[in-house]
Amino acid sequence: MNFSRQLVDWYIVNKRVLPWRDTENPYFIWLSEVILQQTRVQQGLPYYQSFVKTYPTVEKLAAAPQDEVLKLWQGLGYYSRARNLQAAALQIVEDDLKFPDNYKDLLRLKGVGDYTAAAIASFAFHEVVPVVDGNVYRVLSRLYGISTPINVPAGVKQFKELATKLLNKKEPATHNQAIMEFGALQCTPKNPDCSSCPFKLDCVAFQEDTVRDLPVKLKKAKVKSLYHHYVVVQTPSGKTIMNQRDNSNIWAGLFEFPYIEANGSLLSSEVIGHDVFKEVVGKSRFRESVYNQQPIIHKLSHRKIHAYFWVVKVEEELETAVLVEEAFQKPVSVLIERFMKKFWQRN
DNA sequence: AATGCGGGGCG
DNA sequence: CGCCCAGCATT
Repeated sequence: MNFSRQLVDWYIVNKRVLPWRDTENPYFIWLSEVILQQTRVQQGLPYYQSFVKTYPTVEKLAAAPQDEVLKLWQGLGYYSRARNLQAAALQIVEDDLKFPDNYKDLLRLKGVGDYTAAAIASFAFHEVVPVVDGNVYRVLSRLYGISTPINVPAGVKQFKELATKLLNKKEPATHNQAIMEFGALQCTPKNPDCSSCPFKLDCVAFQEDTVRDLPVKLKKAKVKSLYHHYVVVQTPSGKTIMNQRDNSNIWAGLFEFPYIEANGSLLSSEVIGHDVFKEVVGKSRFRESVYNQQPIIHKLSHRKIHAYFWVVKVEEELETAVLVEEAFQKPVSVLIERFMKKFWQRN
């Protein structure tokens, strides 16, 4: 099948009228592409209009006060885009006002990555480079039934290679516009209109009924915050208390200081009043102080632990305490290891 | 390889 | 509520 030909045919009939499609001015195209990064057309449209109107040339943008640019960007989100936009405008103006006219040089601009460089290079300069944005991942993964995750390097590579192969070398600009528009209007994330799709006979996902499963995207495990208040005992003879974790969860079998699990920071009165603390210290007199006022942040793949270490000097020896030297022999987590080394000054 | 960075629309 | 949107920079 001649994919590109059919795609462009579809595009000619179905495309929306959008202002940045009526120009080959690289500056305008660049503006539109940056505005549309992770942003829907409908949301970006008014911002594009006001930027073009306020800064009709790259020199005007370069000369504008940063606050003014940010003000104009207000409400659009991802504000580093606005700062990078202006930084790049300055780059261009200082570079003798020669707007970069190819993919490789465009990539040097602040805020211009692989997608945006390819978009400007093809739309404004007809360079033969494929755009690979969220739409393209979706369209290609479905059409070819590719389940490689789109957000891992292997997937990025695979889809870019496929997009390169499919790209219409004579009309890269129209082809690139068309495939994105197709993803935005027809091959949508939810409820794509497969019944009227010109590719339904060739679409692997449609034939195999996996449209709703594609593209595959690795979801980052959402990180849960935990607050651990560790009780670090010091007996008169310099011993401390450590417990071994059970085998059913993280850090299984490793040793650690007894700790209170809380929903945030604690007052020392709350620590002292807690059952875990009472259990550890027993009836002995004590003086407590927090080692770190600010939590030590320890990140795991799916946990973010806010650790507070409470140092508790007790006046009596405790049954289960061990010498610090012995404590250092025990297997512990990196979090505990780092604290111990700092606190007891061992290497 | 992971994370932070926004605001809005949709099912 | 979770997902996604014409992604990029930084670590």
